[in-house]
Amino acid sequence: MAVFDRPGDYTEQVLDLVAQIPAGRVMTYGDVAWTFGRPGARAVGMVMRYHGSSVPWWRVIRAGGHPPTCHEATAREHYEEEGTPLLPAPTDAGYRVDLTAARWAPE
DNA sequence: GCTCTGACTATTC
DNA sequence: CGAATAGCCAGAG
Repeated sequence: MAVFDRPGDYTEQVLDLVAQIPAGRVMTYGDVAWTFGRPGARAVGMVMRYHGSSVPWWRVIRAGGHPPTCHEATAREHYEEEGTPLLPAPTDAGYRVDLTAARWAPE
């Protein structure tokens, strides 16, 4: 129902779900993909890359709480701005998302 | 319709 | 804990 481009139904579903993620919450690519009954985590990432400009892509992270590759710095600004629970980690970004508290799922 | 690529995940070393 | 490998799905050329 989104007015986005429609290269496929899968993309539409991903964009729609990501757009529903409330501020301060995050979901893993696997969770988002699995919501559609498809473990296409990579496909979800592709959707972000293609239409990420139209959705809060920073609310979609990798498993383990790691932010998107090559975008951890940008995502971090959004997390602090929205109050997303973060955890210090010895990663390149120097931080990690607290999935234990920030993990969100659709009703 | 086939092949390459990619903002992923899980397993193994 | 970190790096490397294999498996996965969907989109673009």
